[in-house]
Amino acid sequence: MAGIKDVAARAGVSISTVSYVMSGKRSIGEETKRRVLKAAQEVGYTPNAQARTLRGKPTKVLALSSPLHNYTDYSNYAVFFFALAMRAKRYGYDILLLMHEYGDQELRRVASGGMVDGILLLDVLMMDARAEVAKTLDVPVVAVGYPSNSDGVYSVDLDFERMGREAVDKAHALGHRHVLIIGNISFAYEDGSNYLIRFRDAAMKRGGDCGMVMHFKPSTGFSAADVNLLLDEAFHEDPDITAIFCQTNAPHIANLIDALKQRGFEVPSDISVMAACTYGLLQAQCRVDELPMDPPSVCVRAVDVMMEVLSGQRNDVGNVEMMPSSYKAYGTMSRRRER
Amino acid sequence: MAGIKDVAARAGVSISTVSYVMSGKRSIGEETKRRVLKAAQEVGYTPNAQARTLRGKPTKVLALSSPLHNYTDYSNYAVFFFALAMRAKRYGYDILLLMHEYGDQELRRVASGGMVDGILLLDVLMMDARAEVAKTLDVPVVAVGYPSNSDGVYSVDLDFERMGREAVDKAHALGHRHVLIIGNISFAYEDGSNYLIRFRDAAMKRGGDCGMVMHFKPSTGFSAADVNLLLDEAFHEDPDITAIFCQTNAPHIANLIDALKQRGFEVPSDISVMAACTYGLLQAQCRVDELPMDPPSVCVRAVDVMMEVLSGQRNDVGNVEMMPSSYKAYGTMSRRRER
DNA sequence: CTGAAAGCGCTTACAG
DNA sequence: CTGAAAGCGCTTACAG
Repeated sequence: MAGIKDVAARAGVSISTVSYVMSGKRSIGEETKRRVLKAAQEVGYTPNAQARTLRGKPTKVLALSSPLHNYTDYSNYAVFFFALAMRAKRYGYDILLLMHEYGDQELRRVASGGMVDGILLLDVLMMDARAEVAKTLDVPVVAVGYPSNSDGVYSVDLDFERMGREAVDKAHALGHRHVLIIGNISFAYEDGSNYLIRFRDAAMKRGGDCGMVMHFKPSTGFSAADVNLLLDEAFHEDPDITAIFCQTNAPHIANLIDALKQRGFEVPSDISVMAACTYGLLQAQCRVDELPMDPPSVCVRAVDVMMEVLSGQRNDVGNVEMMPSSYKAYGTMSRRRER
Repeated sequence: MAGIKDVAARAGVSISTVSYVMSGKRSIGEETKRRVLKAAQEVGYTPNAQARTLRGKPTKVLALSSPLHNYTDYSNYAVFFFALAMRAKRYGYDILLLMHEYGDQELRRVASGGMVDGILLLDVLMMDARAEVAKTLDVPVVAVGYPSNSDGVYSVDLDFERMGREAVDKAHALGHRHVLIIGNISFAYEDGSNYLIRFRDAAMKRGGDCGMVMHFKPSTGFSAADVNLLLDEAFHEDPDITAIFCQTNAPHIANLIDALKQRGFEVPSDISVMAACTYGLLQAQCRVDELPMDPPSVCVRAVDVMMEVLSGQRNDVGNVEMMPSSYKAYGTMSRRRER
């Protein structure tokens, strides 16, 4: 690893001259500049990043805190992941991956250790330990998601509560009065997974307010057997369910529609089905009415917010930015028919 | 950000004493040690990582070079990704994400810049520019995959050529003489995607050696329409095809089986189908005979190799380590029947 | 058992 | 237009 001294020696100048040539912060004689550039080229000089940050320069690295739970859906996850990384790269930032279930030590380590300029949070919980630690760190933290304890971070998220109300209003307008919300894996709610809970709670509340009968059942799994058991229970409790919201994924929803068919229910003539908080359904050939997540836009915005903070353009920690979701209609929601 | 000086001042000792307390490289008086630890605790001291590496300590960061192509399948990809990261974490290493199509500048930047201790390569091409750069870097490079120009890197991969021969031998033993290999997206072969090509070429060669008629058709897409067009072509060229190897993914294979059925071919009675170089089929409810990739084991081994190199246990750059793949039978390959 | 000092590779006032 | 020197926050010989 050639250092600045090697370049200086080879070019016959001082190291400060080399530094200034590289940074362009000083006007340098044409001939000198040429010699330095040539020497740097020849020895393959790359400034040592550690030394630069030790002198107060930014690291140009962002930490990406993405806890992996045993119920984490990799494929879904990767989309957020790559979207953030690609956007960060646009600004010249690299991503330092932080995987850890419930990790907050990690945040302190990389932030206090001076390894990163900022931290991005993924897979945010309602009460997120990381958002708590954020307050004590000297680097900005942007959460892709909206924790209840959001005052130490910048939050960027879809408005899942609004989506919950929108879904219910839609069903209500179509005449549905008994609605089942099929949740994701139950652990996710127990852990406090932010978006699932916000959507569910808002939907349940709105349904109640409109005098509807709302049911919520988290999934035990996504197989046909799991779906069947869940439907057995649900219809036993309330045979009048005519609309189902599903917070899961493409294979599960396919199984759901199969299971309904086996019971003699066609979608949407007998039962209306809507996916919510989902992503990538269409790619998986699953055409269902949907209030989808929009990972790319949310991620892009999150990185942009980070850049605004890092560049000093803003300083309003605790700010929450909600993005809209747009309803995709594929004809699986329809007016309730008497059975 | 509290530094070592703050701790020293608070504890009333010199900074070297603080350093030695933290590292445990010197015996320190009980009372002194206690005071230092207490002070460190109180000010929330985390040693600055940059300063440490400037003094010759390892960064404890590995770069993960994972080019994203427009045909990259995120979900498949993420599995490698996470497997590598999880394993690295076990050894106390963080992962610095490097996304870049055809990036080799990036490798030089992070390696020469002193940001990482080693580099992991994903999505390796037959002639991989990164493997070329590796020779000029002062950090070890481990490729998850086997480039032709493998002499500058450590390679860990499944033995895709062996898999190609195995697939053909299997078909041959079952009486098949006309075989179609349905490839992944054609760009991948044009780019030189290592594993797809090694499998295909080995299979084509073995088939020829055994006097079989081999066909290869890369995919233009994975939709039902794409599959149908491909089959039109293939059966037009050779109506006697009785076995198909498929280097694609679950939705595509489902479409393939549908398309065969529409033509009046049942699997496996009329046509045998095998997936090869695939992953995650079972999770996607796609039960097809398979010579699968095994991302977790390959990734674990790749990180282990990196650790062996970093710890000085080995120094045999250019080494290639092949791992076996095991055939999964689900009954979609059967003895050829006259039609 | 502990401290003063050199030095890692840079950047940037300070001087000329 | 260019150089000598201080200093970022550590680690570790060198001294006592």
